[in-house]
Amino acid sequence: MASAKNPQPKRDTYRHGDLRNALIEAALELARQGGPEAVVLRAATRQAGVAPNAAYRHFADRDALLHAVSQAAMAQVARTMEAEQAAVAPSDDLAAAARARFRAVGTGYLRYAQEEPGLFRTAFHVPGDMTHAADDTAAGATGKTPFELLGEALDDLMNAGLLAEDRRPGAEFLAWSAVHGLAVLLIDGPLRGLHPTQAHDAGQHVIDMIERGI
Amino acid sequence: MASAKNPQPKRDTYRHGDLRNALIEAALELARQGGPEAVVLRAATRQAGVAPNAAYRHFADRDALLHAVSQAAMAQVARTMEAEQAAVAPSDDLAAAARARFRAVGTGYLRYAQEEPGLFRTAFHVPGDMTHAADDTAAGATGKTPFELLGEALDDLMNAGLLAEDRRPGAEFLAWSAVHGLAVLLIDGPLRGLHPTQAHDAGQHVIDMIERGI
DNA sequence: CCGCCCTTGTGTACGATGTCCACATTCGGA
DNA sequence: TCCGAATGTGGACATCGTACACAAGGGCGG
Repeated sequence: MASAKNPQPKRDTYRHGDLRNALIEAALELARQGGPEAVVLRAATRQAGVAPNAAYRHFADRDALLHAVSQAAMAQVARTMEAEQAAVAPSDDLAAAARARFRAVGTGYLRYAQEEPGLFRTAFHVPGDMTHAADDTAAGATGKTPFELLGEALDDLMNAGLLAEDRRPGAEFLAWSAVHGLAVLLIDGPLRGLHPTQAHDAGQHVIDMIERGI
Repeated sequence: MASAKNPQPKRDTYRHGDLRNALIEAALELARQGGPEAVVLRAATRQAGVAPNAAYRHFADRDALLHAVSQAAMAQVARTMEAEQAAVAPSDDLAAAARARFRAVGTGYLRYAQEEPGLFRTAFHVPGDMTHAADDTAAGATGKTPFELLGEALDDLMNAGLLAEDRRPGAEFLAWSAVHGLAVLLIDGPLRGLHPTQAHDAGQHVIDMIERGI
């Protein structure tokens, strides 16, 4: 098998066949270890065993590649959230279930931030624009973006009577603010290097605050 | 006077006299428009009317310069917070005063984020490490860092009976998470470009949530 | 007052990066 | 079969961070 750290040995065919994906894959790995600034065009082409300029047949420029990586990372965030939700023990209590699903959204988000800090930072790094968080390619397995997952969880919360209707509008921004802020603190803020257990506790505290204050 | 956009005309003296500060000043301006990635060594030296390598007599490398800029920006955050606190109408009601001062911390923080997004992003961009938020050079006029200002506001809140003692520990991270998260949303998240008035409202909503949920 | 030396700036150079342009190779359809 | 469009290659350029050797000049001991 082709090593993951050496430049792809070589290619017998002139055409690569799947260069675009290969570049995204390579860039994804660069981002995993090193964040967005580590996504370097020439490094990605090197890894794909291709000349630097070949990249321009598939991406307008470095930013276009970075954006593709960002979307892929965002989709991973969504999948982590979905996985966290899928792991909640089923319950007959509708309200309790809605609440658990809501908390899972935040917990999954924070889990991803800690497990893949480089990719997490890449997901939310869009120079100049980042509305794309709600974009097509940013969706997870269920086809929903992180934002949509959060919105649904809030809707459920409201329908379960755990969130007053007049508090629902804009609630995603309150919740997102708090959780994302903690993620930043944990990744490269003063809370960096916290023991995973403590980090998890901190996350639950923040989610507690949200539930109380939303 | 020397123009602010042209490279410093020239220098008659061989020595610059205050190069270190001149570089920080120039870099600060670069960061103001363009954020941390816009802080480019050669550009700063150009502006100071000096050869690129001269910078290395005052900074170990680009990161050292960036760090200095970051600290300066952090100090500006502190000053903005202090200004916001100074602007609260004096009151006999101790509790109300403590509450107003607490809110001013968040409001000032958010105000700076919106007024100087480039510098704000630079302040909280420390590649690899950012504990420095609590550092010496990051202090404002009163000699306190943003973190210290927040901590004091929380102490006051507790002393005024507005925050249960058992909730005090770690409360700065809850508040900081929420406010910083919103700042990010406002700067380059989905809330970017929000009308200043609406942005202010959003800020007040987040602070409301914090007060309720903390 | 003079000469020395440490500090501060200069010049040149190197490797790396993003990107442009002209050219080569190949695939797929007319 | 042949030809154009798609895909890769090669070479070149500007810019950046930074290393190394050298120059200028200010301050201190004599």
